[in-house]
Amino acid sequence: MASRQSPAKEKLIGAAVKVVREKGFNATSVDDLCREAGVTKGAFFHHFPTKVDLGIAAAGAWKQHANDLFGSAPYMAHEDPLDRILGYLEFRRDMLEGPIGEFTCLVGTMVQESYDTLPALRAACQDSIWGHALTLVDDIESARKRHGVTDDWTAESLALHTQGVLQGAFILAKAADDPRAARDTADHLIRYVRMLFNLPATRSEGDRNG
Amino acid sequence: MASRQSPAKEKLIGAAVKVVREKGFNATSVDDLCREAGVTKGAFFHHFPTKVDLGIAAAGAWKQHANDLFGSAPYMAHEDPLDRILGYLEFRRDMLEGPIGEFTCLVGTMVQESYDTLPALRAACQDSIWGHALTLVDDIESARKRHGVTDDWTAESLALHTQGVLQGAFILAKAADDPRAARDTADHLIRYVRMLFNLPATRSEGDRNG
DNA sequence: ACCAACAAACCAACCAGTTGGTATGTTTAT
DNA sequence: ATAAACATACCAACTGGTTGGTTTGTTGGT
Repeated sequence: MASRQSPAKEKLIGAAVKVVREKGFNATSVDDLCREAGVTKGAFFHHFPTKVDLGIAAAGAWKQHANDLFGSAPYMAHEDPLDRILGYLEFRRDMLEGPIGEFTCLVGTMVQESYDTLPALRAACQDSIWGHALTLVDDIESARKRHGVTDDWTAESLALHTQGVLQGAFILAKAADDPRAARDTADHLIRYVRMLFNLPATRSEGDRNG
Repeated sequence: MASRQSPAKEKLIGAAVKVVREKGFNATSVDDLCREAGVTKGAFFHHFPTKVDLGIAAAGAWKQHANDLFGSAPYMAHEDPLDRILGYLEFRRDMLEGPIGEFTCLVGTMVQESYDTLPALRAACQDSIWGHALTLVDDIESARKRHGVTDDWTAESLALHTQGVLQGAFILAKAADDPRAARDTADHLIRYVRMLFNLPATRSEGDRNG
């Protein structure tokens, strides 16, 4: 049933994900996007009524991409939900290397530019961030039960906290033009989650291996 | 020695801080800034060679503003450095309310738009963030010693982590158009710091009052 | 008289979006 | 089977408005 999209539309969404992550939404012109995608302006406005609509479509594709990537990662095979959570966080930390434009978040970038001026794009960015964060909630809930954690924080707030810390890590990486501070921040997040579940702050040999 | 700046220059910096926080750097035009400041374009380019130079000046003013504000806050009077740190973090959490453009960070906004395209502005943003983060390092060091904490994290990395979490909190607030998730994230940060220093996760009555 | 601090009119480049069109299917009536 | 009718995907050229920045001129203090 999933009807195949036309190549120009797909190429434009791919171009938006790439260029907007590097330059930001406002600094990326429609001509930039067409050039990157190898299509004409006519094709652009045939598929998207406005530039904002492409941004919204890119946010949707980004959510899909994230949930595919992290939903099928190896650590998801762990039987203990806490191992899946820690595997996820360690994977995210390990991704923080190489060119900055390749590990940062499209929707985190776009929402800064849109929250006050482009409400539809802001809503699409929220949907993308929240949609990904919510995939963690069930595992956090299960881990709380299994490991007997009764402290007064909610699974949802911790799931959103992980996304917030990662968004902050991206900003530190961009500011320093270097991912080291971002990795340190991710390490603090991992240490925090381990402490919440009464694990030693750092893993010991063979313990909870990813 | 601090020579008084001309009114137009000060007004333009103030206008940049206000409007760029709401709309972002690229979406803010020179005309917007002149209108907000109540000056003409001639005055703008008399004081700043380019729009980017005003952004850089605004980042400098922001750093000054932050260090003045947090350096003179009441919690700084605490004798125990850990009380000063927790006072700072609770103050920052409590600031997360009201209109979003009034508690978010100018340089965190600007760096997203500049890191790949405007290196001088990116560097000014890093200087602002790092300059503020480093004001926390001495207290964290002292608190480690006084409370006998020997875990393998550095004061600098924790100071940057606090700034990263706050930057992430701003993004969550902008995405949701609501500061609640940001406050929850700040609460997780406070809980983390308390755990690092072996305090109960939440304060008990009269204990370490801010 | 001089110079910093402004003001106002102006400019070329660029912007998002429009126009009027072609090429290539896909449906439907006969 | 076939042709008219319609829909989709795309394109090159263009438009009106906006952009960052310039030019030329005025003002007021020293």
